[in-house]
Amino acid sequence: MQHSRTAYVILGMLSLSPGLTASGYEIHKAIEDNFGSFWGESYGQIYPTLKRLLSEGLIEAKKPDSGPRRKRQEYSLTESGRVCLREWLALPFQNDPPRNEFMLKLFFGGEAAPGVALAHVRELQRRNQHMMATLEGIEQASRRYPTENPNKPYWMLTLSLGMALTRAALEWGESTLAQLSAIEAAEAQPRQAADTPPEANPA
Amino acid sequence: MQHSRTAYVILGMLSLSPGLTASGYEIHKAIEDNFGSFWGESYGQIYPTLKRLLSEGLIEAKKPDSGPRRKRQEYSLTESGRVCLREWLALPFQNDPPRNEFMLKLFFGGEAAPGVALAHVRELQRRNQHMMATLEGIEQASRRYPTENPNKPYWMLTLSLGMALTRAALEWGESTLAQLSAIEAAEAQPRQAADTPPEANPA
DNA sequence: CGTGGCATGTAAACGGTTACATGATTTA
DNA sequence: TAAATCATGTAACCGTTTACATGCCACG
Repeated sequence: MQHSRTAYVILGMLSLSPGLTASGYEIHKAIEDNFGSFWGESYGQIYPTLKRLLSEGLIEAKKPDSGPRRKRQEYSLTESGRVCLREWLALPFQNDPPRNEFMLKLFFGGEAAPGVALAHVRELQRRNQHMMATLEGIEQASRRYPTENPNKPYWMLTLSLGMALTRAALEWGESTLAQLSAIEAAEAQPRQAADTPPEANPA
Repeated sequence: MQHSRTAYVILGMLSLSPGLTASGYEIHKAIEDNFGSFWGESYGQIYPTLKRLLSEGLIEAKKPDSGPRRKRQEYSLTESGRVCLREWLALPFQNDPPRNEFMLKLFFGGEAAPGVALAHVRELQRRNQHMMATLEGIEQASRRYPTENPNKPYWMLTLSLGMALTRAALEWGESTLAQLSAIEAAEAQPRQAADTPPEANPA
């Protein structure tokens, strides 16, 4: 691949509205705020990539229009940058290599100390509730400020996929918490009758 | 972190049944077959990691028990390997950095040529249908060969999370295909009445 | 005036994939 | 015996994170 995917996220960010300019810092923040559920970039990627895109003419640097004081360098998309973005968009998407550490630790839960898997599921619920709240915040913000942007339907579809996946995970977590409590209670007292209250667990 | 996560997947694989031994090749295959929906490892990671784990005494090499002919080197878990695995399992799980290229391309769908986003969603459906079939295969295999393994409840929970997420994505895809067809049809003929049949689309 | 956040950047390290090389074993 | 697949390994490369360095600006 000619460009890393970091390059395309940047081009994409700058394509979102007609004359948009943004600095590296702003791009980083925008990615975190808007793509947080499905993408991430570090400064260590963004700044070098901006330079490269600039040298290739896919973005251009905004000249300081007034006053001698310029702190942040802003960039905007060029026509060839837009073409490059479009070409990439039409290519088949890569499946990200699967690496879900939660699922891995859950799978090996039987090897862990009692209560470990249960604690992981509770933590997953906590993180997913947080994620859901973030996504709902984005949804409500987009309702309050109805944009004319023709891309908006795509933003909403992406958001709804994020919500659907998070919701499914939360539902799974709910039913799993019940099951796991039973499993781990049974593990803790394998030879006794199951009449001992769970809070009397010696572990 | 002392060890890469590759090390822990290997330790975990070797912990799955009491006297289990496996070669690098078998470990790779087992990860692909069983963890394919949430984890992946390449040979380039597995073989060097096996050597390292061996040198640290976390696994041990099986000695050729009969005949001069030995093709594949098999390893098994040592007691200190098991301890190391347990320690890692009890640590909080990392959130994998989010990198979902499908969602990225969908988000920027308004910038792409007509039909591109729709094609991506169709492709996503295809991949998820395939994923679902694989997961159902695992489920049925586990029904046909009911194991006594006490870890099985955790395997089933992991499987059910995979299925829940895949199912949610498939449902989203179904409703999205309908919506997207409408959106992209409207984009293609913005100034005309919507009475032109979609197959007459000049694009 | 000092502190904390804004903003930009870089070097090193890391985890991981890819491509390649090699030989052994099985199957046709 | 030829082809396919099993099996092991390594070197180079790549994208990314981390840690660090720096200076500016606003606010108390």
